[in-house]
Amino acid sequence: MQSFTEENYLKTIYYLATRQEGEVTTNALAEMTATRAASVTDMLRKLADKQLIHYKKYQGVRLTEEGERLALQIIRRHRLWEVFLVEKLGFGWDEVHDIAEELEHVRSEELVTRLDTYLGYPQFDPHGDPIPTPAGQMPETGYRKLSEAGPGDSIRLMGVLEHSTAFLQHLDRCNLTLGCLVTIAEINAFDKSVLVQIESGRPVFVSHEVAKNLLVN
Amino acid sequence: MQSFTEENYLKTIYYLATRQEGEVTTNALAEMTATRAASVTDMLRKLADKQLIHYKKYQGVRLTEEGERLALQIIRRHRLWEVFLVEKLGFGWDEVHDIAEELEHVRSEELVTRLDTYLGYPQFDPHGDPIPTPAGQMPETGYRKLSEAGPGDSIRLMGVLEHSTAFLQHLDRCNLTLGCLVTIAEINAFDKSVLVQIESGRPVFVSHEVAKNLLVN
DNA sequence: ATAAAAATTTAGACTAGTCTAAATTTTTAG
DNA sequence: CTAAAAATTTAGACTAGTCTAAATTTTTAT
Ligand SMILES: [Mn+2]
Ligand SMILES: [Mn+2]
Ligand SMILES: [Mn+2]
Ligand SMILES: [Mn+2]
Repeated sequence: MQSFTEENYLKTIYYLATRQEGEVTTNALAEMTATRAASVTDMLRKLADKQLIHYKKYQGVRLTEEGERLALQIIRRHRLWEVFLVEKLGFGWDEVHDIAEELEHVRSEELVTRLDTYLGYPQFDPHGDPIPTPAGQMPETGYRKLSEAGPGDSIRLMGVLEHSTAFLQHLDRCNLTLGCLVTIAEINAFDKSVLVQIESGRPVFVSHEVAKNLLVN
Repeated sequence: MQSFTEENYLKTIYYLATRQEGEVTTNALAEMTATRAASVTDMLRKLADKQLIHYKKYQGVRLTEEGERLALQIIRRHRLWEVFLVEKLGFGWDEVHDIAEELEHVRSEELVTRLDTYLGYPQFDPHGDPIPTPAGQMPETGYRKLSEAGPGDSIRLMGVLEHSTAFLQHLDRCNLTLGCLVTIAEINAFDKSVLVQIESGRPVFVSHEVAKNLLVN
């Protein structure tokens, strides 16, 4: 059985591992978990003792199969709760992350199973992130970033890479909703900002910074 | 902001205070929280420092107004989650306590408000316990124990005093459901066991031990 | 009223998780 | 290829919550 803290480390290691090649570093973990490198080292020794990570001093860290299984289980819970909060309780997609951050640690297999059923076996959370299967598989999406699309491309907005309230509210103000169909009207040669035509609405400017955090198709 | 542990102590103090006159004792708290008296003493000093309890060494303990407000808030969350688990997710009333024990600590005013709305502002939890108001009032019920009723009394089963899985499953097997109307057919003079006639069913024997834990009317 | 029993608190220790400061190892740059 | 810089680990300390054993206070029963 893992503590909240251990669960959060596992989740963070998983997250960082998907964002870069090779092992996850102590400093990266310290930054993400808002702790100091020394504290991370202590925790890494503990997780290694429990066989949840592969860890050699100074060499970075990688989840074991069991560690990954646990990480995906926590991510599954997090995303299912986010669906519940948005679909059933009517929260905005910009309000649910912190609450799900707590709910994900409630330990009951049966609860997750029933919640999944109750929600109708959703495939994606409110931010377009895929929900790991009960068996512990992370579904592949094949999405690319809006910033990688070209002029004339007709694409569908499928997810976000950034989950901050500020970013999500910005999208709301631009009428950029998940699922909406857009066409790339123009890409500014100087700042790479994108002019997109939303299916049933007026054109919207999207900065390169924003476009890098939007997943399409 | 309180820790899980502090919240659990407050809840336990509230619970014990309603069950007996006068101050709550260190030993009673140790037994309920499954810790040792020495640990309780440490926590009492901390809660007193935070002005959540009135505490004089060796003299037992009583919640302050703020302490009671917090205790009722936690009880409110616990009971609302129990309603959710039974009404929405289809859990049995004997399965929800431990899960609610975790969910009650999720900290979000907004979450509780929306959950309450979603559930249709329930007045009672699955065990017949009244749900404290958002303002922090514990509704009075005026129920009495089945063991205090007399022969011929026609009463309605309204709640339970014991929440263990074993007890609740026993009631299920006897077809004693919350809300059902029963008539007291006979009280055994020797062991005080009660023979009750359920509205639309056959008569059931209820031991005195069980009758003491059933709330009626 | 006093001595024994019971309840409670204090003293000292332990674990989980964190920190700062210092030491060590790895990486990078010249 | 080495020396400085960066990353990481170790050492030692702190807090929250817990424990056992010993000391103290309160209660109970002669
Ligand atoms: Mn999230
Ligand atoms: Mn999400
Ligand atoms: Mn309960
Ligand atoms: Mn209940």
